[in-house]
Amino acid sequence: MPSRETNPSFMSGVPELLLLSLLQDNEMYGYELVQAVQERTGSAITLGEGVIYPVLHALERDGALAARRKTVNGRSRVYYKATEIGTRRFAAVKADWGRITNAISIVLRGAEHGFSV
Amino acid sequence: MPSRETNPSFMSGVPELLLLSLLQDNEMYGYELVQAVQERTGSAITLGEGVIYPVLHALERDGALAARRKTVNGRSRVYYKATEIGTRRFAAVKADWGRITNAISIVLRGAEHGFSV
DNA sequence: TATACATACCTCGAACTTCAAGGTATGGAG
DNA sequence: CTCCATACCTTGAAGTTCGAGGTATGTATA
Repeated sequence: MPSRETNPSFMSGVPELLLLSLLQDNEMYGYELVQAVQERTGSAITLGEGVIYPVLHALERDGALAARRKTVNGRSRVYYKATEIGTRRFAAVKADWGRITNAISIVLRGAEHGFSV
Repeated sequence: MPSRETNPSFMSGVPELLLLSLLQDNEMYGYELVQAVQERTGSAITLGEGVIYPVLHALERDGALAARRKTVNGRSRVYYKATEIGTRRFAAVKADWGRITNAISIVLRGAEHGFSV
C-alpha cells in the first residue's frame, strides 16, 4: 500500500498491473505467470519468481485475488484469479498507467500540445 | 548506473527520460524543469526538486549534460543542456521505454497477438 | 523596516520496489 | 540414480523516489 500523494504509482507497480491483467480472464498459477509474461512480451519483460510470488500474496491478502490449491500430475499448484475487487483494482491501476504513459509521450513528443487539464 | 541484466530499466528512470527529453532542444535550469514537467503533463507527473537535482548532477557527472552558471536578475541559475553523449543516451533510454510500454500494452490488450521472435 | 513569498539551489533519511540468489520438493527422462 | 523441469517460497542487497528540511536572494507589502 503506497501512501503516495503525488504521482499515482509512477512507473512502479508494473508487475501488479501485468498480473492483474493476466488473471482477469484466466485462472493461472505462479510458475505459469512467470513464463506467460516473458512469452507475451517477447522477452521484453522478465518477471522473476522473487517478484511474482510476493505480489501474488499481497494481492490475495487484499482480496483482489482468489487462490485455490489444485494438484495436477502429482504437482501442487496454486491457481489465482481476479475477484471483483481485483477487477476494480485493475481498472484503477490501468487508468493510472495510461495517464502516466500519456503524459510522458507528450513530453517526449516535444511540446506545444494541448493539456486541457 | 544500474548493473541490470534483465529488464532495461523497467519503469524506473522516468525522471531521467523526462529531463533528457526536455534538455534535448532547450537549455533549462532546475527550478524551471520542475515546473515544466508539471505543466506539460497537466500535473499528471510531479517531479520534486529532491528528485531532479540529483538526477541532473548524475547526468552531468556522466557527461550527458553540460552546465553553465548564469545570473539573471541577481538570481544565480545553473543552466543545463544535453551534450552529444546526452543525445545518444536519450535515444537509448527512449528506445527502452518504448519497448517496455509496447510490451505492456500487448499484455493489457488481452492476448492473441503475434510475438514473432 | 520588517515580514512574507516566490525564486533558486541543495542534501538527507525514510520508504518502497525490485533483483538475484538461494532453499525445498516432486515427477519424468536418461 | 542422477539430472532437469516443474512448482512453491523467502531473504538480503541494491536501486530509486519521496518528502522534509536547509540556505539564500529579490520583490512586494505593510
